Amino acid sequence: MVEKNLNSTLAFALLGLIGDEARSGYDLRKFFSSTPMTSFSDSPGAIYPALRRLERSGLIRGEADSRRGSRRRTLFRLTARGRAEFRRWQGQPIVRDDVVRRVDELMLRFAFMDQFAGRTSGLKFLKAFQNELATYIPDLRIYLRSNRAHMPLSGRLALESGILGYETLYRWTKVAIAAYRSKGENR
Amino acid sequence: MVEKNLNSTLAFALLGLIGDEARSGYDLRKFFSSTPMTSFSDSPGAIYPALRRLERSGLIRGEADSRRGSRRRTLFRLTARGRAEFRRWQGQPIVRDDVVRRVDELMLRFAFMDQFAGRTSGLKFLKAFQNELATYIPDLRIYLRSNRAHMPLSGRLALESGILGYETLYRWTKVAIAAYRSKGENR
DNA sequence: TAGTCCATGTAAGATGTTACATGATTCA
DNA sequence: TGAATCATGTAACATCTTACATGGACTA
Repeated sequence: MVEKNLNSTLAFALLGLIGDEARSGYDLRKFFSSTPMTSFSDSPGAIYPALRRLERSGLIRGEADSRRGSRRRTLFRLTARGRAEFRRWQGQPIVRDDVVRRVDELMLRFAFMDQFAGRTSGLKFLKAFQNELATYIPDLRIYLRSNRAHMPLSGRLALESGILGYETLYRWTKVAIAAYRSKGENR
Repeated sequence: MVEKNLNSTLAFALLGLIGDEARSGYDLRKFFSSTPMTSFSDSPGAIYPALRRLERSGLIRGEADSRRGSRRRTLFRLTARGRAEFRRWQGQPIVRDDVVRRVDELMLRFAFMDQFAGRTSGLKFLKAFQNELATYIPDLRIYLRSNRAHMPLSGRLALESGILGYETLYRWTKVAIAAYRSKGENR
């Protein structure tokens, strides 16, 4: 059995990146601070303990880097269990609560689709995502319609911004599904 | 001096809602679970301790509700210091890091603009927000352009989704600024 | 050789999650 | 009177933030 629940989004971001190629804690920090994956913290107090936990759970394994001179550094690689656990997380069903409170996590799951799962999984994910958006957006619209009269302007605008964001996501799923389909054809 | 840092977004969400009208912990939980402000947790283990901390800091004050029969419940109201602290938080400058990692918090700040600050503050906020978006979006586009070749399709699509989201926000600031302007004229 | 970057870590503190618990009140 | 809902709480646990610390290696 897999030891614990392994909640944290950061942990999965680390697993995904390590799955792409072997990386050290420092590499991961640099990645978070220098690419658009900046939404994750590059603080050592978050990353090094997280790597420890992943190693203790047997999802990654670290070994001293022997290349070059060189400075002491530990390169981490995914274990078979780590890869399986990542896939399990990626393949979970998409529920309303994911769309409402964890869009970032959904995007992270999708971002590593090609490396860990196949084109079919990617398509399945996008369709499920689109489906949840299609049931959530009307609920937001209904709430707006029945409350807009007694909402302050700023509150109403903030809500509208949220709705626009979800509608943009919805349109994105259509584009993404089309991209996956044409990718498949080109093979 | 204000005792502590008072980081948590949840704490400010509570302050904002209590500022609108006196509410109990249960009211707040219901609000989070039944409106689009669902991004906040409605769990008692988060809300009741947070209310305690706010009361201990002197930002809210609770008193037993005497209306009706009735069940014991504590109604919280903002204190003058609570209102001032909320305004301080709302009025902080908007920096790149807010746009990159704390859009939700920015939206929360804006959502309560009308109740806590004036139309001028709202406009100022929107312009600063727009400005930060205008400098961030090109950076994302540059990153995409120079990395798209060696990115997997899913990763590239995830990044594009992020960019689309920020572009939607940018267009929203224009709409919101226009709405504020016409609101001012109508007065 | 002095400063900067590489590379990893720890400690204190705050916050949030999950799960459990408790009683009172309303309603069927 | 039994079930559902109101209303508040606590305990254990994990995680993250902030700040500090260390030492080796490169470079000017």
